[in-house]
Amino acid sequence: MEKVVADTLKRSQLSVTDSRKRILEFFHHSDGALAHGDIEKLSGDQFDRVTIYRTLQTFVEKGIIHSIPTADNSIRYALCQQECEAGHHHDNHVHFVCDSCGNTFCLNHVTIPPVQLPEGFTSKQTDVVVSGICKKCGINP
Amino acid sequence: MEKVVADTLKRSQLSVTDSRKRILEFFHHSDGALAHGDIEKLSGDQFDRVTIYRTLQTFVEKGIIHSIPTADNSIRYALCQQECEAGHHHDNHVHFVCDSCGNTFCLNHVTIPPVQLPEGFTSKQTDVVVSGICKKCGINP
DNA sequence: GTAACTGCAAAATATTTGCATCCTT
DNA sequence: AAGGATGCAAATATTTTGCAGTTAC
Repeated sequence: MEKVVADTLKRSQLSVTDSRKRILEFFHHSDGALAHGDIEKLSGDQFDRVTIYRTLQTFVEKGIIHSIPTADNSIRYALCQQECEAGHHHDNHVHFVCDSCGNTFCLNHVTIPPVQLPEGFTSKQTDVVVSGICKKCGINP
Repeated sequence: MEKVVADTLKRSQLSVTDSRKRILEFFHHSDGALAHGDIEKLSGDQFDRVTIYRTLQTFVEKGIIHSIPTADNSIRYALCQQECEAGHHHDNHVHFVCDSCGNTFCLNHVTIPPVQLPEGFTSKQTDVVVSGICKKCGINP
């Protein structure tokens, strides 16, 4: 894991620092998406709030993570698939937000159905966010 | 217009006040979704920041407007269709965010395609946000 | 050694809450 | 008249910025 994480950072031409490694590991270990606050808790105040902001921003710019649209104001992030280049994120999977446990997941194997836009509109990216009850909460409500 | 707006408020059992009427009119006159900041600008500081927060929150609770998920942290709101009941918002149209002008539109006539979820997941609502270039910006870039 | 990254302090912004006053019903 | 809504002040929370010290390469 240590190595995978370091490689990802190197591939994006980022210095391999402690906080970046730790934060990236959180994403690898998490089964869902993470918000800024989640990372703060996970880190146990090991590094500065500001470092988390800057690290997340850097990761998004480099295409390592992507932000997930949510109807409430919480911004959540999840790992990108391999194909994302810096600044050109193409995310074609569905996001699922569980109303019960609040977790957000990337459903990597559910592809986005095509959307028929009105005349004159051009589509660059389509985000689909499904909310409901996730597998875990369906079993233990 | 005056009357339509007042009726909407009455139907939701809300007192018909000045700020509520004004804010609701903004939504009727706008061709896109509005963020808190947009309303502040439109009102020309006529009413308090706090009133806008509270009014928007009330409108969402009553099902008059709905919030639109966005990948950045800006929360935008748009008018609901008639069928929305308080607390039980069912929004089955596509949202479009223009990368050029930044406007957000409800594409009321584009229906959401069905999404095939993995075993064990239950869907309650599906939001689709398409980003790209809108009709207006496609003509005058 | 140098450029990049982090932590701290502080500023700028955004959001929430309590309470007194005013307005709608 | 009574209950709800607004405005103001202030408390909280969130995000950004500048700069000095530290670390990766």
